[in-house]
Amino acid sequence: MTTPLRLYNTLTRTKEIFVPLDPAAVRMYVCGPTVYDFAHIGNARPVIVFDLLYRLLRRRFGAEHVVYTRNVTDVDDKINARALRDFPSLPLNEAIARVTELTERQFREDVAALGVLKPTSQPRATEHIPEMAAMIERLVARGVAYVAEGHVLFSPAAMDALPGAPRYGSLARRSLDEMLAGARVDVAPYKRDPMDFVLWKPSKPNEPGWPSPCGIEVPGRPGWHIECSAMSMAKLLQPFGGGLACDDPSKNVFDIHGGGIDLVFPHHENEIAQSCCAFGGARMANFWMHNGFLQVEGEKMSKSLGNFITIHELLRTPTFGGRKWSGEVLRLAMLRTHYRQPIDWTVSALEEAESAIERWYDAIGDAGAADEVDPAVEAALCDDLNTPAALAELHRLASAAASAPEAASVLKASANLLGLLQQTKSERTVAALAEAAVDPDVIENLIAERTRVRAQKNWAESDRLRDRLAEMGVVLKDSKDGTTWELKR
RNA sequence: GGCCUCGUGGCGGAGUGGCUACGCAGAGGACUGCAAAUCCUUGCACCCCGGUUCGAUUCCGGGCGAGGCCUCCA
Repeated sequence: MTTPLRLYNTLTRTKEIFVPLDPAAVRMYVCGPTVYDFAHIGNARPVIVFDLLYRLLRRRFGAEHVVYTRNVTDVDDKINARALRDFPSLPLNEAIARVTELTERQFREDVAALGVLKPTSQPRATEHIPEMAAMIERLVARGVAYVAEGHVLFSPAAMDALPGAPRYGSLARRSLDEMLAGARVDVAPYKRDPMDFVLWKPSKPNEPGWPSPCGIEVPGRPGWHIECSAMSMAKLLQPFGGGLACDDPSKNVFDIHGGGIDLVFPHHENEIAQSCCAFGGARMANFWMHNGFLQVEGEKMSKSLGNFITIHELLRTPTFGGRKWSGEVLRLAMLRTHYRQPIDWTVSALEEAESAIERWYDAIGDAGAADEVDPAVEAALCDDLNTPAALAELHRLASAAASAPEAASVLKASANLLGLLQQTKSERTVAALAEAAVDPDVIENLIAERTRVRAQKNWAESDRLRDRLAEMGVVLKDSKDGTTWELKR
């Protein structure tokens, strides 16, 4: 039998064997970007990590049996601020539309370059306001939320009195008392309790606004947390017989919810509170998975430190390490570290990743992918996505490929499961030549000339030609069988 | 202050109660006009102190150190 898939569940803080609720529809939700600025490299981590999990789930349950939703948050204070800054002459709503459209398109381009598959659905928050309003109405009806000064607030204290609901704080493993003790939350006057959080708030006159729930007269907009509860319901519950209309709490659960570890509290805790209280369930998702934090050269990434790196600039501009990097190198650099560990984003890590990629392309040449992936690679990934162990296996396969040609095909198939080595060596070379705008005939002619003068033992001229090729980014490899070349940026 | 992670060789980074992780860098060798690339060989480790055990890097307790969250954040 195949290895069981084991995943670390933040709910239980243990690795558990993953059994889907419905093998014909394995459902995963991951918190996507808030579209107000270029995505940074830290944003790329969950995107890559859960893309890998998506690929693994598709392999194990069948591509058509996995439903993956990654949302886009397009209503948020930061977006409004950005719109005012970037498009001051436009009406605010138009400016906001410009910001979210541009940023979302950029995000999609960036992550596509990282070899990330398109999720099954990518809902935008603004497309699901009615579901949010309906959930909020329900929460008020059930006595865990209340209206105050045009706001609707959720009350964790009331939730704890609701039969069947999980205890608030069970994901983050902290009690209400503990949270109050160290509370630094600012206490708005309309809150009954400092821990209460916003489900809905009134919009300022020129801000985007939607008809408010609960009889509130003025237009408003949703709080951040309710967006994910509503979008996951719309995409992962309602189409499968769950959601607001369903009285069977067992239908109102999906399989996996993912995101960055910094979202555990309060975002995911609050999502659980909202969804479970609205639907009467004990769980929102069976598995909660969180990727570790990313640092840059040993320091927390922040705009003030000046080490804020966007995916876009890594791919397109020679800033980090003074050069551009391929999406595939970025992806491998991300997967070198287990997803739950902190990762330090460094130039030397990218250089190491690049040399591995090149060695592997040399190993696979133009071989096609084998039908089956290496069992050790799959076993490593099935052990809570142990990518470092999987990559060690790819290194072994690459060594084996020198003497056993079939290993090249297995290497390719195995790397493909990680979203790597999707091209052939030839395709990659052609692409590199096009990117560098170098004519291969010119290279071949120079090499032929060098071979000629070498035969005459004219080393000075030979070395001059080699240097000239090096300036074009062409690295020569002399061997008994002649000279071959490769393009290095 | 509260909660939660983590501490492995020069660096990155898995894992395990007793058996080589792996990669990069280093050293030696092969190959080469010289290099580069490649191949072969190879040195280097488990924060500190107790405890459990025949045996702990691995389990338990304490200490020290690093990071994250508690406020927008992947």
